Amino acid sequence: MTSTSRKTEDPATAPSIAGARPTRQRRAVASALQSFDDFRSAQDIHDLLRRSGENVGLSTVYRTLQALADNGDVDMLRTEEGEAIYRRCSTSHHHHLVCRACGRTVEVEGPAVEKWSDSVAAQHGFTDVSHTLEIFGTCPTCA
Amino acid sequence: MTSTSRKTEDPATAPSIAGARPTRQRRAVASALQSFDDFRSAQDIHDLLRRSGENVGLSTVYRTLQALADNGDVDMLRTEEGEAIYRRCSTSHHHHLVCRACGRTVEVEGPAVEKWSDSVAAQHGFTDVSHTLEIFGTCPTCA
DNA sequence: TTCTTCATGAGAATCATTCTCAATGCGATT
DNA sequence: AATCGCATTGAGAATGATTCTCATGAAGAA
Ligand SMILES: [Zn+2]
Ligand SMILES: [Zn+2]
Ligand SMILES: [Zn+2]
Ligand SMILES: [Zn+2]
Repeated sequence: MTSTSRKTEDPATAPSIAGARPTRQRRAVASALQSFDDFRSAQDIHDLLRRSGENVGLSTVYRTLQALADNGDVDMLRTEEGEAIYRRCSTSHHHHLVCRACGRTVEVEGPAVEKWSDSVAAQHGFTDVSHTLEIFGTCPTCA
Repeated sequence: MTSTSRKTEDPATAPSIAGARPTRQRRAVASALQSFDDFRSAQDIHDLLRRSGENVGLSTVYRTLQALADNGDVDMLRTEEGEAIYRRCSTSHHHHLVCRACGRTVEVEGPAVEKWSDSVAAQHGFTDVSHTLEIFGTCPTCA
């Protein structure tokens, strides 16, 4: 390899925001996201960082999380109460099976659902279609 | 008909809250819900009532809407921003196809989706399963 | 009507999220 | 290294939806 600078994309590691500076704060948030498997709120993640010694402003946590979500690098959904919660995720389109008790989350795919959704929308003449779908239940451990 | 008092359930009209007093305010909210076809926020509905002459406190609008939603008499979902919005709906389980531009909403059913959801959850050992599913798009009129 | 209980609403309180904007950090360029 | 230009940060104020408080009013039973 020559001395030419390259984008060094870590294969399976924390995501970075396209066209943004990889600051200490953004790295810290991205890293924190790797440390849990359930959905957490911006404030939860802020606390997590605080406790782990990383000092990141709450505003920055909000901003970073939103940027990552817009970028498709984390999944964001809303609690019953309307609070935004985040979780790292695979990049392909998928949905979630979430435990109501402990928050444990499984990513699931359903090609049939995708097709159904598009077809139903088409039947009614809707275009530019998207959808949201989450499944909630009690996981084996919590049952 | 005798003079015996009965529960007069209007067949296809505004819903009432089970075990609650049918007050002027609750009737007004239930009635307002009959006057639109898209999803509206509590505050929108409060304004609607205000403008139509009915004077109902904002707290009461919130309380009534939540009670109706808990009762399954109206559907509640959340905007991208997390705001709760409400709409009268049929009593059977269904989902929504919503126009992003004008809010026009179509109720849709998908037995296959219901089965898929339950089966996926079961495969992962989840019990007591429920789900949320909404489809968004641009309606023919807005296209 | 009288009593008991539930419902109402004006305004304060909550609480997540956004905004403000001066201070700072990053990267590129001399 | 010194410097300029601009993105980023964060403390605290502001916002805005929703909830709470609690004194007052209405509904229903007897
Ligand atoms: Zn669980
Ligand atoms: Zn999907
Ligand atoms: Zn439309
Ligand atoms: Zn369903």
